[in-house]
Amino acid sequence: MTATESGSARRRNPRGQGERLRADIIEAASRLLADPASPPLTLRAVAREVGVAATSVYLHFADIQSLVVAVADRRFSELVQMQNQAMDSDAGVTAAVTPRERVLAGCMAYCEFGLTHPGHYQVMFVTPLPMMENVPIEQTPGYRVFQQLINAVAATIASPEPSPPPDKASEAFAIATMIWQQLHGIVSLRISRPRFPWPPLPAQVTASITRLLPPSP
Amino acid sequence: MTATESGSARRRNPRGQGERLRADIIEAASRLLADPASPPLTLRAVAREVGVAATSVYLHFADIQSLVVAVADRRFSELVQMQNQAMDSDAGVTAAVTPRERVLAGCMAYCEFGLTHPGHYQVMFVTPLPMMENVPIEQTPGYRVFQQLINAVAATIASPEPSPPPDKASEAFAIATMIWQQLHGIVSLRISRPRFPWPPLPAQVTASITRLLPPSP
DNA sequence: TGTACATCAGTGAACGCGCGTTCACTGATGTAC
DNA sequence: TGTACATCAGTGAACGCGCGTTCACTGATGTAC
Repeated sequence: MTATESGSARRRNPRGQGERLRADIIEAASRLLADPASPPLTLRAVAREVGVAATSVYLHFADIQSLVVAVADRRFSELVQMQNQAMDSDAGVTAAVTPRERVLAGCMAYCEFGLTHPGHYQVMFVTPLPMMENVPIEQTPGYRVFQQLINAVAATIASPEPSPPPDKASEAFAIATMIWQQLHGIVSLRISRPRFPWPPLPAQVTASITRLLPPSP
Repeated sequence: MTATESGSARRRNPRGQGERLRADIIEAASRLLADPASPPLTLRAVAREVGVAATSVYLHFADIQSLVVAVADRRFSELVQMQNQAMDSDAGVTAAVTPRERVLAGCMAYCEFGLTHPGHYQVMFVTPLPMMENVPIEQTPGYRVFQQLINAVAATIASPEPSPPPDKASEAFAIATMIWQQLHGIVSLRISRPRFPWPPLPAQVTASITRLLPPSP
């Protein structure tokens, strides 16, 4: 009943280390949310997974909503980091060199992340998060991912001298939006309709995103 | 408690008309599923909405799963019909004439359907439907929608004499897949992230689908 | 024409379960004097 | 050095609720004779 993945019952944290339960709760919730077909997360299920009394969750989270947001926040940081890593020339050996290659690398990273963590992807991009309703959308963790995409796309737009920057910015936004929609379609349909005969991922990402980017010079 | 949308309590159906409760249950479930943020459908909530005892649902449905499938089936027929109507030249006054225009009209119909019935769209394309697992995917109601798209896309592919039909079929499939992903991204992101500054729908559908179709001759 | 019976279209009480939430409590560890 | 007290990190029983599912029942309507 109180078995965690390590099989042992939980020990009370030493004095001053009470915050460690918080981290354990987030990890447990993260484990339970990993499966996209998992039943709705409940407070008692989380407590069971941690190996702790149900009431103990209240010591760190007012409700499950804020716990889910905490899980999503962690994963958003991870996604931003993975996207950066995939795009940054100085990070890897097989580095992307042209702006178009950088966009494609970022897109592949996005899809791979989503398909590796399907349950968390749903929480990040599908589940309504009412807590975020008061936050300006630009400060939303999901928008940071999108902003990276806009920047990468902007670099692929050839700007002849007469074209003023504002036009370039709005074109980058429009193209990035179409690309995000394509990526979300790729990831979420593969998650929810796994029996469809999907083509191999890299070929599909390359083919579709290439068509959405501005024509190469 | 037993109030339905008409405000009156339900009357028992006359003899031989027992099947009418079945239709009423499907409609009630449909109403409850219309909101994409609605809580998970329960048998008792459906019964309450119909104005009937909880046990009466069992007279027509073994479980909620099959009830949800019944709702989805109805909506799939509707979507297929609307798509046809939008694409068929002989159906409307402002008929699409070229193959590309027919594809675009079908895509717009798909998006409008999804955004008009966001809750049902989720049931059709996002929710896992374990009951469908034994059905070959080509006989799935969702595949009929996709098949229509393949056909419309095939008509846009210029086929010079040397190009054999099999190549054309696989190209149509590949392009239709990319288009479906784009449409699903457009619809599902607008549903789940309504605060994002989405561009107007028609412009977005036209811009993105045009890029994904084969270049016009 | 009357009446016993069968069928149909549901009902209503009851069950055990998991859930969120509350409340007072526990027991180890540090700290003041 | 001892001891009273405060704080920390949780616990455990209890509550009321909505849920799926079961079971025997009801009451109107048709049908056989």
